[in-house]
Amino acid sequence: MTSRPPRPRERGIPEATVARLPVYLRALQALQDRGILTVSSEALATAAGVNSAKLRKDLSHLGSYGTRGVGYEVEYLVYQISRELGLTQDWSVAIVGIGNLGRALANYGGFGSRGFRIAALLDADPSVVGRSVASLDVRHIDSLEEVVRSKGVSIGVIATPAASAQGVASRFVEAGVTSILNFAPVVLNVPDGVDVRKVDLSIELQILAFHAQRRADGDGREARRAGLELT
Amino acid sequence: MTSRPPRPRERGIPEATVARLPVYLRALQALQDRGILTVSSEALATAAGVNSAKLRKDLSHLGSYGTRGVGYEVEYLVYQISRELGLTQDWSVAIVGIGNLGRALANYGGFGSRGFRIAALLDADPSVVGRSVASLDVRHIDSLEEVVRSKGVSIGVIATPAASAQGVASRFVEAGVTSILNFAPVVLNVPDGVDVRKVDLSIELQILAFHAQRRADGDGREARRAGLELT
DNA sequence: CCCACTTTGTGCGTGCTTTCACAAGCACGT
DNA sequence: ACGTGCTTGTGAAAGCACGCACAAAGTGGG
Repeated sequence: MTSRPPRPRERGIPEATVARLPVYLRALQALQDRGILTVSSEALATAAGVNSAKLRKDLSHLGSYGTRGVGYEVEYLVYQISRELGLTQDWSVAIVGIGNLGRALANYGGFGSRGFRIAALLDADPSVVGRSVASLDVRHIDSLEEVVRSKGVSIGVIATPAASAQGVASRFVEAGVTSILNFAPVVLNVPDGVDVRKVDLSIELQILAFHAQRRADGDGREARRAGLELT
Repeated sequence: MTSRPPRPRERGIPEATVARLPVYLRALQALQDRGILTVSSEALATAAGVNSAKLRKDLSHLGSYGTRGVGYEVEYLVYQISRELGLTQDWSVAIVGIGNLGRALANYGGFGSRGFRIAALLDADPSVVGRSVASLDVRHIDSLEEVVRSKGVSIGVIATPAASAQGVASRFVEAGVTSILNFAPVVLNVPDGVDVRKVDLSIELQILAFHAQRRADGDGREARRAGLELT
């Protein structure tokens, strides 16, 4: 219980920081497109929608890439963040489930420029298989294992209906894929060592609804509460 | 459970808890569909993919809705969470940007059953305007203000290209919408009091890439590091 | 009625995140 | 060479979140 050294003191970068690095990266690339060479933590923080102290602490986890009195060199920082995120190498992605969402993902331009190469599109529906989407032929789900092997797929994206998601996930895992991005509204069951991230469209809406309701409640209740409750 | 005890329900549910309530809700509804009437925190936690102590603590923020020695009544809990999230009332949603993603959202069945009604689809592209998507006519973006007013839209969803997103957001805000779900890869600038949530497809991929790289690095570097570095 | 058993609700220690506030570092003008 | 003005990098403090472990509360059998 007391001795837990097997925890290989990870590469020190906090999870919360990792989640923000892509945001910084995007803001930096926007600056780069505008020909800006140098940026202060204050300006970059504003562009990324965060507090400047947080930004500086986040960047400090990568090393000291700023110049006091000046700021950060945009190009250099872009490179450092890209490298840290692993975007300087190529990632081969397979998308399963070529419905509207799958097509949206396949056509999303932001991937190619960031080290992600869409290697294959897979679907179970015979009326979709064989069609061409985003310059790729949609292949039948049965060839998943073969595709993973031959294309060296390292990231699997699941955009299927909920009922099929677990099956697809298991096949990905079986085929050796250890990173999965899941858009289906189910909790996937995978062995240790497999990294699953979930994006859920309706959960976000529900969170919005919660806050909206709370705002509405407060507005209407403030006056009444003042008169009826003592706190 | 026979009578209605006074709920000591406070305002002040932690944000982390709010984010998980929709997950619990979904798991509960799955149980309900299977005809299960009662569930323990342990079983529900497993279904939702969380720790049971965390689940109990989360639920305790809503009040005491469980029975010791037994568990939680599924139907009652569904109702309580729904109410807390504001899903017992109707939310009118407008989606702007009817590309693949917009269509995926419009066709996503999970909304209607959870208090969200898609009231309008809007786009700027003349070749899309007028077409019918998910039993709704796509209207021109110019009618945004009119639609928000006449349909009582309270939640705006932005699924446009990045370049158009800020403009749409501003128009939503101007029209009185205070909840926005943004799928465009930009940081939106909105006044205080407006709640923006962001879903970013490529950020999630980048986070996956980071972890994948770290796993790969560690595997190959462990031995070398022991010999070459002192830390 | 009592006892054995189950499961909730929560106090508490621990570790992660955020924010503040400021010394240290660098550029530039004089 | 030196002072002035900015901006970074980081201790330290405060705030959250997580999960353990257990008392309290309920069920059911005898």
